[in-house]
Amino acid sequence: MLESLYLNLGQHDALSDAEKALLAGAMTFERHFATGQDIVASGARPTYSTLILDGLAARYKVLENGGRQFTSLQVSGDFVDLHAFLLKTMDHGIVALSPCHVMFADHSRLRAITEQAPHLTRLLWLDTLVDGAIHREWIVAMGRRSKTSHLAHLVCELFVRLQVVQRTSGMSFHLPLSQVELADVLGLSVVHMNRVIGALRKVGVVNWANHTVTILDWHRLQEIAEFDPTYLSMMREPR
Amino acid sequence: MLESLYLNLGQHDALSDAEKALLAGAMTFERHFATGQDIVASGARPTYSTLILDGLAARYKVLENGGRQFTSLQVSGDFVDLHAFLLKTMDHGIVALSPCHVMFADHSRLRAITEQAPHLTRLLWLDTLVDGAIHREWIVAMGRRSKTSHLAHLVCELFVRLQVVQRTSGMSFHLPLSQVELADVLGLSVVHMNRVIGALRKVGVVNWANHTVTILDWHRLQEIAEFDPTYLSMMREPR
DNA sequence: AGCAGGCGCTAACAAATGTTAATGCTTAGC
DNA sequence: GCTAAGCATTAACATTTGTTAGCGCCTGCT
Repeated sequence: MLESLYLNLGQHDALSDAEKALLAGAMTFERHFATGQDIVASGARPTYSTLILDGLAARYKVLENGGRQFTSLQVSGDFVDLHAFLLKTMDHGIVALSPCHVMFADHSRLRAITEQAPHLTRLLWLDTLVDGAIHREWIVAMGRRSKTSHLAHLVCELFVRLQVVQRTSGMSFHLPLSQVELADVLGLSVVHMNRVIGALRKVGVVNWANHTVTILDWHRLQEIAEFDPTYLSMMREPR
Repeated sequence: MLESLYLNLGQHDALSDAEKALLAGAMTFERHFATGQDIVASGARPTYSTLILDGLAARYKVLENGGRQFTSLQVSGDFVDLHAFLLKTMDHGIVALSPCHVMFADHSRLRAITEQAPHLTRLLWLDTLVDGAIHREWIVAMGRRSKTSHLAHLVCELFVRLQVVQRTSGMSFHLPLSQVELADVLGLSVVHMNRVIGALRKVGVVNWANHTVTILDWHRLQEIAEFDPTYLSMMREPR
């Protein structure tokens, strides 16, 4: 049941059976969330962290003028709020962008891991560091890439991340995001978002229909995006 | 000598003398960097993490078209690359934006801390989590705030962070950033950066001259920025 | 003293992006 | 079967942001 988590953490360094058992032991109950439901509310002080077994979720903030900005996308195998284990107070909300099957890891048991399992602790820490690396890449994309390049970069990133947890099929993956939601990822108006998707389609590197993205020319897509997966730390090495 | 680090880490939770000693014990030699010098190069695999004792530095990435984007600003008391302890490979560079006095913490000794000092480990982890929280706030600012609001938010954030490590004087602080550099923070052209600074000045909430920012109306500045310091986790509580 | 370069600033114009509105398609609910 | 709502798409127009160029003020260098 925790396969996607093991794949996610295990991509960076070997994960022993004992460590897998510790992770499993930290889990409490599971739950389903419907599309659009809040998984964690902004301002909350959860006593557990939420792992996505299957589904797509996003962190977001809403401004006074009603504008919404997603700050990350979380896929199967991701903890959506592992940071809340130490940050304590959620400064943003987390919403399900597809039906989500999740499981909750108790903070007291995560704390026990930090007391007794240093290597596993480092791997969990690393998981949040990769989060940060992704944030930085998004900042670069928002600040200095063309919008087409930004979108291309997002497609590259999602494809690679989904591949790690075996949620791709060939060069395709399911991306259940409306253009409104996508606009809240890139920080654009819906109208312009539509233009940008059109532009990427026109180049012919992706096929994008029915919430399914198919990469037709990975090499050129990567080129447009200037995508370098280093920041995802997918090298398996001692940590 | 490590006062700023103690102030930084200690703002989130009590830091014992034993923990301070462990931190001090992790330090090796110190060094000075001149303005504009690279402190860490992109692609490097450092065996130590760099602490800023005094000065201002920034993480950045450069794109093929020459565009540069800063992804964070690091002040006194910040580790600029604590994440490299586990990420191993730097996916970005770090540059000194002012003369920087730094000290290096050996990764092997940081690792020893994770093996023997769980609470201190959590505080170091937390430090990188706050980094991530700041990244998220930047993403929101870049995507959904007006440029004036973005700049106002940056001023609020820097003021609060500098206050923690006692680098403010009254409502003023030193900000040795040229408009070119500031533009690379907000993701703007220099010309537009100049317009935005002008706009903020015109509102009369800040005085900005000679690399010194003075906040004239904190309340209104905070309003323009919609600044809510929750994300900085400045509450001292058990972690 | 004289010069080159970095910096802050402005103007004029070009390009990117947002806003408002409208169309047709699909789907959920009645 | 009908209707309302959400979604993708486009057009026309407004606003924001970028580009290129130039000016004046410094500072460091010779």
